[in-house]
Amino acid sequence: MEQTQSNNTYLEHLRHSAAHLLAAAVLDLYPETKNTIGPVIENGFYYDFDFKEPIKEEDLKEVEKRMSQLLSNWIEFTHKEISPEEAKKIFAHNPYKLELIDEFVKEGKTLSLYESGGFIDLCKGGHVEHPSEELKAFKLLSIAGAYWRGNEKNKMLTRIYGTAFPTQDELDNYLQKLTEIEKRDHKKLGRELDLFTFSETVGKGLPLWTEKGATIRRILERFITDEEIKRGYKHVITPDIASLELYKKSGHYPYYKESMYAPIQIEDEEYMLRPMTCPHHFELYLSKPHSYKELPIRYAELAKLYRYEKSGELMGLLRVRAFTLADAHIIARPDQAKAEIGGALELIEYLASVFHLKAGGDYYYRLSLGDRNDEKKYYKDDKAWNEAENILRDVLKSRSVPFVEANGEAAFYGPKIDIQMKNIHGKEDTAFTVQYDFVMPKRFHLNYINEAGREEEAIVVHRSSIGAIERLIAFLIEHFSGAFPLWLSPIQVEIVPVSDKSNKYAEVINIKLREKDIRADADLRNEKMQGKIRDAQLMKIPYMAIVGGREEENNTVSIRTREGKDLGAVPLNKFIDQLQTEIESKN
RNA sequence: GCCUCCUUAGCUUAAUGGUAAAGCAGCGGUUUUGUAAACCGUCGACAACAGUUCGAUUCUGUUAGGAGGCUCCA
Repeated sequence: MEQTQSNNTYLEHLRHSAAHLLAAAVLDLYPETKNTIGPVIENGFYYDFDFKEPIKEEDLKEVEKRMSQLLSNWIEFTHKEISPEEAKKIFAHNPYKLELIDEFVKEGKTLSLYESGGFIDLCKGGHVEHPSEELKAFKLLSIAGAYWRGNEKNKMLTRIYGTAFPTQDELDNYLQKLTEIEKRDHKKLGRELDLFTFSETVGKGLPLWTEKGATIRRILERFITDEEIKRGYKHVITPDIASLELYKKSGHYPYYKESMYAPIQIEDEEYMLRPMTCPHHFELYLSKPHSYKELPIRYAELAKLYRYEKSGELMGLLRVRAFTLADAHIIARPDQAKAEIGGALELIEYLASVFHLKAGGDYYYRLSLGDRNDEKKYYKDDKAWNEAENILRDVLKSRSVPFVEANGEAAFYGPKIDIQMKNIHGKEDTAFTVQYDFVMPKRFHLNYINEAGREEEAIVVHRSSIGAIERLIAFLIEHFSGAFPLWLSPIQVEIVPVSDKSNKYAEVINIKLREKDIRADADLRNEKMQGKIRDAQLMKIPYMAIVGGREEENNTVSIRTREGKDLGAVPLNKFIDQLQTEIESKN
């Protein structure tokens, strides 16, 4: 453990040193550039610059070369602490550093300079001792834009990403890993496995599902609907569109106007494609009075939602403009809140296990809190926020699951527990979420009649079970590299006749499998058996049933797996039993 | 939306300031028995629009779409 720790620290020092070297090379090649900050990140480092003339990706080679040239003079790092006045003198030409200096002074930090090879930077430290000997393997990877201090209103700087490793072998391994990861990209596999596509004419961020992709969706949707009904949810259906009045009533409209599709004017009314389901379910609740005995009421729906995401934010199936959320709103008495939140988490954990997703590895819990100072983004009610946040924290603690807390990530109406997943590129998204809402019950008057016959205000738990189906499928494609478990595979068995003399028997088998609800397909194309096997294998179909004269005689099928294993001839009935058992197990 | 880059046929790729080559897929045939690619023929593309030029797929600009990043993510 300790070994790993110090290795990680060493790696960070190595990469941070490389960031210094990068800045030195850039300033050497482009003297009018202003360097800003250059931290270490998960797999490398970056440095942000304000270039006079924009730099191009092809210029990175030149920068790398200069880094190598400068490196020989980087014998060691020296440092000294300086006064704010000195610091301001040294960085007088660099407004970004001046801003940092002021901020550090305000925070009561001491200022220090680090120097190597004649390059001086304002820095708190964390370098290797002898860069010229230790910085053996580094590479600049890409150029990206990034706002100064991460604020949209600030100037867009140029960020150079790079990485460094102790040895060339480790660097090569890492680069090799990156190309492996490319192959699992859900956008690439989605096309290769014929699952979904996009059309410029239909519009960006609007996926079109093929038969195969739609099959996966249907299986997931049936599964989640059945599971939720089993757990006491009421599955309902409400419209994809609603009067603008509804979102004004809910309070969503002013907060999220920009990410909604513009209202549709018709006659004298305005309608909106819905970006969320909540108010629809609330109106359903309000259709009649409710007794305390009825609660909790758990409304669930596979809801199609429409959000106007900014064009640069769209990403394959992970961020789309039309998607389906496995949504639910639990309307409960306040004393039921903890149990309901716990139940929602239990469902989510069960589902994650079904999808072979592991806590800590594939996903982690985030307690997303409201920022009390941001009254524009969060409904003002400090007491309610404190209460709600404590309830969520208690539930997480009582389930003894590790979680991180994140300020300023809550919904406007309350804090939430997010289950965060990373895609293969390391980019994180919320997969599932459970939210505590103390605002909507007030706005909608979501009340119930208590034992004394008086009205009381309910609380609402918003939750998604499998999240957005599009996003889940993107994760699953990448997680399984497109080789879905049998129960999710769009085609479960490809029947391959040995020659066209066996086409008839192949069709008979096909019909028999389909009668047993097995998604089979008979490949009757005018191709050789070997070619058909190859194609089925490339489509990652779990089983191939090879049929010829021998099988026909004995009423068997010869099974080959997508891993290339030959399981030999088995009686058809036995094969069907095996398939059904495996489908049932969801493994 | 912003920054950088990309866009040649359904897919993967090639070449070129004088309108483009191939494999796979498709289509038409021929062929056909044992576990990852049968054979022959054929259709098909320079993302769109401007500009520079005798001439633009190639250079420049605009637009659209895409990738990565930033911001955002109810």
